[in-house]
Amino acid sequence: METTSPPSSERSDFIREIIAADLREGRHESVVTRFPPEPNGYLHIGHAKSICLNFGIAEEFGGRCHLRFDDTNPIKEEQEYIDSIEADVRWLGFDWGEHLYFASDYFEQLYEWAVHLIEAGKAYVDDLSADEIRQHRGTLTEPGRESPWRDRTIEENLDLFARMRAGEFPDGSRVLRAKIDMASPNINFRDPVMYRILHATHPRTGDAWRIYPSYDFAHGQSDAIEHITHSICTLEFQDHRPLYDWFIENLPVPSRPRQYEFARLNLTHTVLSKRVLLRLVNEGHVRGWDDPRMPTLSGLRRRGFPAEGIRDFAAMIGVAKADSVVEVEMLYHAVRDVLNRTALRRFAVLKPLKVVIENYPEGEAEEIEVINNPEDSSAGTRQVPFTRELWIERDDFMEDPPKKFFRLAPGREVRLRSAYFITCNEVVKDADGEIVELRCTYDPETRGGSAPDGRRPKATLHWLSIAHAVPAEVRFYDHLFENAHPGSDGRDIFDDLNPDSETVLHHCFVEPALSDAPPGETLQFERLGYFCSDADSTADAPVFNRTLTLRDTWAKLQAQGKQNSA
RNA sequence: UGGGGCGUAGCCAAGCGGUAAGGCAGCGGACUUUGGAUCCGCCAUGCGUAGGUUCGAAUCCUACCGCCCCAGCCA
Repeated sequence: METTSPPSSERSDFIREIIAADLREGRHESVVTRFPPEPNGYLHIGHAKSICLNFGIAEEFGGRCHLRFDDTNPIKEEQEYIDSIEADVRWLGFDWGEHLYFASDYFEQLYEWAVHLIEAGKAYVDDLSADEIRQHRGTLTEPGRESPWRDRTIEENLDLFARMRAGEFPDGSRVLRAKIDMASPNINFRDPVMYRILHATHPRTGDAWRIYPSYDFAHGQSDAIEHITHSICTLEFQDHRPLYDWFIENLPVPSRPRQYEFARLNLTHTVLSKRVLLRLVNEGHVRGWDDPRMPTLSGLRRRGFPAEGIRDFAAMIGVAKADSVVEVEMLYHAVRDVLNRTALRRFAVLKPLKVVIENYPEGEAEEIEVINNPEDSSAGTRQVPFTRELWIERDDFMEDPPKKFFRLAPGREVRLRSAYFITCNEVVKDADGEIVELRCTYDPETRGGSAPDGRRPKATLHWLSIAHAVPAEVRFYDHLFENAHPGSDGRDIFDDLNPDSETVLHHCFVEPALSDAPPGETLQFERLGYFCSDADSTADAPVFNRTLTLRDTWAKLQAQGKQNSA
């Protein structure tokens, strides 16, 4: 099968250029990157961009990429998140081999390095409260003031820091700070906090520690310990780079990593803020982290998005330093592109309308051979039962059709895909005038879907034998957020939630082969879209999620009101 | 009125002094047993603005404008 994935050899961006130059000019012999999630939530499509970047670079340059959890804040972190993150990175298609690490693995080393800084007179224990520290920090335009505890003796600092570790002091009573420059225009240099006291149980170290290092004091050193060559992070850390370098330069670390920053992903109709995603889950706006409307990897997976589509998307959007908002349509395109090539075609009727073929013998049934994927002949064919009474899609019939409606109408002949041509002779209605049944005739000469005389109907419909159809529930998904830029112009982000992001249809039908469709495989319901079996399916009640619709030019014409124009 | 970044089409993004890639979206058309897919064509005399340097500027210089990030004991 042909693959249309973007050629990675041609892909380049400013980070890959830097790495290529570093290798070419001998600054490094090989490249080592890392993906460093904090286990305080589930991974989302924005993380996928970073994962594809870091693991992709390692693959392309023959290096390696570590998975390292940045687990320095036990208050927010949980084992559940660690497990889900590992599963999601694997699902996306990447492998860290033996290189699974945790910042918490380095707590002892980090502690020693903190002592090293104290001994060098470059760190001190501060007794100021969080509030007082904030007041001393100054503002963006005014320098800060030095803490009265800034000039304690090394001995006193050493003693206090050891007692902080021993758990002698309550949370918030003291911190260890780097002694740098309270007047620096870079606020990160105004004596940043290195350690805080937290009497919290850590998912990995349990109650071994009562003090925990801050991000700034842990990240760069963790990179150095692992011999990371290129530490790639998002733009908001640019201001931290001088501090990252300061710790590296003032500590006896085993290697000299460099930090590079790129713009994080933003998507229209989507929110990628961990804080908001957590609220969506906790406040019940969705059913969980893996709700098919969520931009989490687990949500996208449940929705039926293949990992390959997400990887292709990441390659498509590129990597740069300008803030940007990518239109979700680009993601949809990447996903459809993969699904079109790979998804097996099946028949399903979402809004059924009964068709009786008057000249087809009662009680007879035949097997119709149907192609599984016209894009992939190796996918083969399957048999679908055909009988006198069929379901077709309600939307495929109009009693009084506009000019551009090509489907079934009174007196009109259409093709039933892979089966026969049928002509509608009569419309049967109930007492309310509702169409309940179509009386049609078929042309036995057209078996397989083509006529000996070469006539060709303008439309081809999907269909299901009523006697064989399997009832199913189908869930339709739309943007979780109505507005392209949720929360923009000062609106509350939650006011932008789309009340119709999920709609459920209960009386749908699918072909017999789908009665036990395995979850995890996305199918195409011909002419309708891509769907996948949901985890909520049971033996007698299959449930399908609509992954995406097919491109639908008829729907577009209707929306534009052009269906009647010549 | 500090510091750090960024401005190329509706969106993403190449471009690295030699005359504006590519993709998404959109629009036209061909083909079609999915109104799908595929194929073909169109879509920036212009690169935030104004000056300057140069034979030549999106690329270099100057000034200005706009947007983003930083005042957690979050990451």
